[in-house]
Amino acid sequence: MTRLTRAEAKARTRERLLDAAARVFAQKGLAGASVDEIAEAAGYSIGAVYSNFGSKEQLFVELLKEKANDRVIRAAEIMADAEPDEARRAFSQLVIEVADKDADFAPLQAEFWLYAVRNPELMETYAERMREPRDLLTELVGRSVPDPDRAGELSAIVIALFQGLVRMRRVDPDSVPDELFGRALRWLFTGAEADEEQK
Amino acid sequence: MTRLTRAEAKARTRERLLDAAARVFAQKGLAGASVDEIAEAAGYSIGAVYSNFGSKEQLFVELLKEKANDRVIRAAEIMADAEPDEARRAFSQLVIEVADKDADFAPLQAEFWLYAVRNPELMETYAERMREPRDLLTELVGRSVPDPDRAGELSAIVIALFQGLVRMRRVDPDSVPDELFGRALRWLFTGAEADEEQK
DNA sequence: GTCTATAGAGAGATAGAC
DNA sequence: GTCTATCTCTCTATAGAC
Repeated sequence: MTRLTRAEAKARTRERLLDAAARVFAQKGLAGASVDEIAEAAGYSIGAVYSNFGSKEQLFVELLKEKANDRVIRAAEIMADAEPDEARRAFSQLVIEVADKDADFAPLQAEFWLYAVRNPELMETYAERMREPRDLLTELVGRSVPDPDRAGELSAIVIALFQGLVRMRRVDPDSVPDELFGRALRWLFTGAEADEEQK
Repeated sequence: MTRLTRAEAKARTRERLLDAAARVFAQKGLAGASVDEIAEAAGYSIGAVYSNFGSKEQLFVELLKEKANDRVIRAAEIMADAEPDEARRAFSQLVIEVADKDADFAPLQAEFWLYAVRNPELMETYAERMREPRDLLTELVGRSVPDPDRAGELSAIVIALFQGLVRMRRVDPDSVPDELFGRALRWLFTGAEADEEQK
């Protein structure tokens, strides 16, 4: 058991606050969550928040900058190691898991998006964070789709569809059966391939 | 110029409040918007809100119930009169218009969805409202896709993709070129058709 | 670096006038 | 049916103790 330096202790507090903030913001929203709630959820009191972040809004922005694409990036990395066929199944599974198991992910993404839309000065930052997982996906798609423009377009479609289906399943599970995303991907790539040959 | 009855005057006030609420909630969110702001935007004062709606939250719920799918329903109706080929172009155009011109639509949809996720007692109501435009679309898709299950699945995919692309274009326009949605639909339906023949 | 206590502002909701 | 005035509570942010 090693002693923590002052800097390490502060970093640990910071991480705990960010994790707690992610949960509370997901459940109550940026405006609906109180600083007190977040601090308490992290096991600290208000003061800890203000000594680590300037304000509630700055805490939210830090969360957006550091964690907005964590899960998506990690998912993309896992996909990158899978076989093409297997990847489709894995993607379908991902919609189910994210929609059914991770209660906080989609609402938090929605909060981030709303904040970006309402605060133009952060929009580019947000867009950049979202481009990272997309670029990873584009690379993955590029293995079976030679044309780089097509690969980019397809990955944009895949991500938009993923987000849309996750939200839809969250409020109306029956409308998004387990294999729907996988099926959509098969149709999409079959169609795109046919299109390519036709040229 | 005809005189308004008492009931008509009240109905008019109610409508104006709902319209103003749509704008203000879209721009500031449910928690971020104040009742005062909404009343002022409608040209009334706080009292008018409380005499027509029980609370800020009830006003929001009324808005969700009455207006959540207005635009989508109307869009679906327009599509229903178009030729299949023309419909794809019209859909693509719709993404652009909704994302670029109607500043309030997507944020308000996000607010509605977040509210439904956070308030389970309203989730089914919300899901029903969203099923209406989807059913219209299913009928439209049914013209070219005989299997009703397939038609239902395809319309779920189309709507999820539509919402996803609108949000993506809103924060990162370059990633969603004008014709992307139309192209995605062509690939999707081509692929689904090929799938059907294969059986 | 974190906690406790508090100042100060803002906003939801109500009561009574018109 | 709508407006004005107000009551009340909650929450952000800060100051000072430890």
